[in-house]
Amino acid sequence: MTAAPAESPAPVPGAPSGSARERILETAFALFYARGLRAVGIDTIIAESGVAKATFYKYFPSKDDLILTYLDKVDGVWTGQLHAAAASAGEDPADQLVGLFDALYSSCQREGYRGCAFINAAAESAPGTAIHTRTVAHKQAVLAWLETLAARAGAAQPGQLARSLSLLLDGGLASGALDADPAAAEAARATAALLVQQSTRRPSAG
Amino acid sequence: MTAAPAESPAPVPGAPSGSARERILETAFALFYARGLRAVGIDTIIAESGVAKATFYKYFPSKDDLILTYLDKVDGVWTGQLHAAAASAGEDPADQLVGLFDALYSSCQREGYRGCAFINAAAESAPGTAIHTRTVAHKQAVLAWLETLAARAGAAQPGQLARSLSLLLDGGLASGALDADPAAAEAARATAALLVQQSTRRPSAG
DNA sequence: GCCCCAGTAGACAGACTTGTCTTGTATGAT
DNA sequence: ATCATACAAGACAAGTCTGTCTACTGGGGC
Repeated sequence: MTAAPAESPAPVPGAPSGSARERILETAFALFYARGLRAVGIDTIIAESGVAKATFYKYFPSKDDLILTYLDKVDGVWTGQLHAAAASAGEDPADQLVGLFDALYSSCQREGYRGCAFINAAAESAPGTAIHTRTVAHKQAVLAWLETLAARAGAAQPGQLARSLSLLLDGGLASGALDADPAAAEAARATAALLVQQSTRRPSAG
Repeated sequence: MTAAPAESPAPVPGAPSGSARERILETAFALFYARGLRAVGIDTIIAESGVAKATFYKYFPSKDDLILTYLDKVDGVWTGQLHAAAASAGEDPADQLVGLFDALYSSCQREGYRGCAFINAAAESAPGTAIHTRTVAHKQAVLAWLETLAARAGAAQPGQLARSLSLLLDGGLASGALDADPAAAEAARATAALLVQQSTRRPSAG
């Protein structure tokens, strides 16, 4: 799952932006997310990033290599947003489990939002492929993170709670791409709050 | 969202199955779902269904027409499974709201499960396209159905409950394609039960 | 006998795909 | 001055894609 690219796509060919490799990756980041993996050809990426074909193939031996690097980048960005949203909810892990849904909300609000890059990538790749495997790894990483948070929040069944929150997150990510209604993200957060409260009745609370 | 095709894909070319149109649609149903919309070419569908190219284009003027018909068929199948699962949970709308998640469970269990055909189709189509619009319509239809069920179950906020259940359903559909773990579908059902119970405290219950 | 219809088989056009390879240019180190 | 590096520009191969078109075949109605 991810958000739309936060940086400018830098479509200006002559602009002295970063290295050729960086420009390629930025262009791929914007294009792959916006249009899909198969819909974007190498030639388009090359033209859009103002790079020679030989240069492209120097840094990325194949399109799949570029896609894998793209997924790594998306992972970094999205995980960062998730952690930041959780952190800004305070010290309490229970609050963090709810607060992380703010990342979902702001992602869905973003112009050009087109759902979770990983779910989308999985839809375009066959099971067993490196790309598909990469998406599975990402999902499991998020689930594991959710579970440690749930455990620290003192949930009775951290695995169970993490699973439910992950479902809510994925559902919000997926459906946010279809109806732009922010009500979905809000509902996800509200439901998460209910689940967390239900699972982690702390002694101080009634 | 949908399930894997329940019927045999009928890959035998010489077999005297139904009309040419039917054969094409059945082949497309299996292939599009298993491999994705863009990954399957017209030639593959033609070869697999043992049909001449002219015959194909007689029934489906373009590939997009076939895809749209495919989505209609998926809609019928999945909606049928959803309604059947709900109905077999009994008369009580509250029970039905939980029981419908059995359709999710059995879909995820099915060999060759590859997630929700509509989410996948949305990942492969640009917003505004007929295909993308079709997926949005499907999602809204499911949400509307959930809402009438929630209202009949006496939920305090039927829209809210329907939204949450839809999130859970989409999340289960999407993540079920990544990790084959049936725990996700079970967690979705359990969470749904909790939400329904929470939202529809009937006077007879404590 | 004759014609229409549904179908098969497959050549073909034109565009698009990934990936390789050649040629030329600019810059910075030695 | 020379040489390595990094890069642009683009021709090219070999394959894919969708969609059109021609040529042929078998069966039912008249």
